[in-house]
Amino acid sequence: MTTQQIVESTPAEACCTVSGMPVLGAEEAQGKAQLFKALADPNRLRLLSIVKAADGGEACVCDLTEPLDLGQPTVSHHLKILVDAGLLHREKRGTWAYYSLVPGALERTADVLSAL
Amino acid sequence: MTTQQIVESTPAEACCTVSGMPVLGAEEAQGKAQLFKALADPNRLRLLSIVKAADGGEACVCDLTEPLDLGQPTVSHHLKILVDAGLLHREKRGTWAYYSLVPGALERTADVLSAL
DNA sequence: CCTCTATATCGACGCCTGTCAATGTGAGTG
DNA sequence: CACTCACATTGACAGGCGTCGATATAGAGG
Repeated sequence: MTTQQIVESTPAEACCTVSGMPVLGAEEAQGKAQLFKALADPNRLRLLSIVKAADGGEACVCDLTEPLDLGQPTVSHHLKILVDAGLLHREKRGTWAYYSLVPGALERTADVLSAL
Repeated sequence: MTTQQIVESTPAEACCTVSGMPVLGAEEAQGKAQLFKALADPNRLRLLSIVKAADGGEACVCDLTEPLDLGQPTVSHHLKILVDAGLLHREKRGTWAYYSLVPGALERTADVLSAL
């Protein structure tokens, strides 16, 4: 019953009287930055490129280790980051793990830039 | 240093495809990764957002320090990174420095993803 | 001239990240 | 069951990056 409406509190936020100014919020920026962080490494960009150009749209780790001239654990590390970012899909068949592009993931990421 | 615009340049091209593999080359990946590195920070994303939404499409440092809750040297540091990446334009008028979006820079960056 | 304001630069600190060597796991094979 | 192969995980190290305080520069004004 006590009117706890916070009608005009606006904590420390203080959108500084910018009526109709949809600037990026702190948490929103945090999430989007993490997405770009996944793309902010040359080896990860090359991984995406190789997977995209691979036959059938998928590639296993053994095919990705050589062209990058990196150790196998390092490649697995980068692949995990790309999977966690929602850019790659992992499917284990038998002994091998096949990685493929998540459909539309790159396009959606590109849209984030236009929607800034 | 190393202030070269990464967006829109496409230098040398090097015509890699060494063994008929149309994947991203190492140097090319390095440059594009540096572009995404400029976007891989929440505060820099918010800076771009604020500048884009600002009146007249430009804002000075004093307008950017408050909403980010960061020190002035830190904001200048981030702005320099965005300018070096070719995303922001800096124009000094009198005592103030006005930053504005480079036209088409975000769109060209988005195209890099589709062209992976 | 001097001072004040707005911005850039420098130096240092702590955290995050990319890399590798070593090891763990789990499926296939003899 | 023992062994091997493909991949993931761990621990450790070096380098990069974000942040701040202090300082430098440059323009406006008295």
